[in-house]
Amino acid sequence: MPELPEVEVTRRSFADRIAGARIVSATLGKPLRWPLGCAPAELVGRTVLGVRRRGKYLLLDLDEGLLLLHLGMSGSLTFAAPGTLAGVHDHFDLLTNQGLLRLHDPRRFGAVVHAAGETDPVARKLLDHLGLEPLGDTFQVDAFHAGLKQRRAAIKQVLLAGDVVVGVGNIYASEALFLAGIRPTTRADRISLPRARGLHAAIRDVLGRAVEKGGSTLRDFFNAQGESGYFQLEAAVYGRAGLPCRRCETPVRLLKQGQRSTFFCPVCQRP
DNA sequence: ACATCTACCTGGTGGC
DNA sequence: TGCCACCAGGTAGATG
Repeated sequence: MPELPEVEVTRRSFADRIAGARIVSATLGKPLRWPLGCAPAELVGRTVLGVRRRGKYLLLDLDEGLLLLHLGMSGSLTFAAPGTLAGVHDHFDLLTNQGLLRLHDPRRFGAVVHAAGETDPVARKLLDHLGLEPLGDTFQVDAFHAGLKQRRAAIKQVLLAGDVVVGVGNIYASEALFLAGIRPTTRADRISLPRARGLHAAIRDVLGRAVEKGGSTLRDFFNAQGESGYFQLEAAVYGRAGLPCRRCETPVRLLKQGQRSTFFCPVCQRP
């Protein structure tokens, strides 16, 4: 479910509601990607100061330490009525005096990790290598272009890797490259400054619009208040193999890069 | 240092 | 209807 827009929409949908909340209890379901890293009882009595986002990680700042949440491929956060029984795919319940925050994640690629602080090795391991924030002020064309210059891999895979710019997942990578007119197989270090400028703008545009629309994916998405962003953003190429390009009518092509599907228009997107 | 592959897990879909 | 192969939005860690 989540690429950066979905994670950001999730953050906005529950940050205000959880801010200032005192943790009453924390309950784990089946194992997630990594262990919590502390006994759930140690969280009791902590106060949630606020929620930040770094890449696709949600950072719940506590009065002591922090929780790093990742939604993986199928995770979602909702407020459940206190007392509601956890379902088979509910794997983390954070009961507070301001509501019950519940992580639902069928595939369990998601994670909830406790760290003593941002310099805690467990947090650094997850956050240190992350690239520029695409919607933030640090995402400047020159820095982006310089990052691409260091990489010989295909631009699509460099975008997905998240160490040059974070948050561009499989769907938005195809979409941004279409908007920028760049073939996904183009070597990252062969992209000129003007084309990098176009890609920079395309990434901000496609991610920014998705956030404004409330997070949109080709399946379904609900924010923590249970509101859907279903199908509010039309895909230009993603999932459209064989269908006419919306710009030039040429059939959209599908290729595999690193076992992941990439969609592109062979006419509108040049190497 | 970099690029590529593997693994983690469940559910939905389409073919037979 | 059942069975099965294949697909799915992420990413750290192992391997080349």
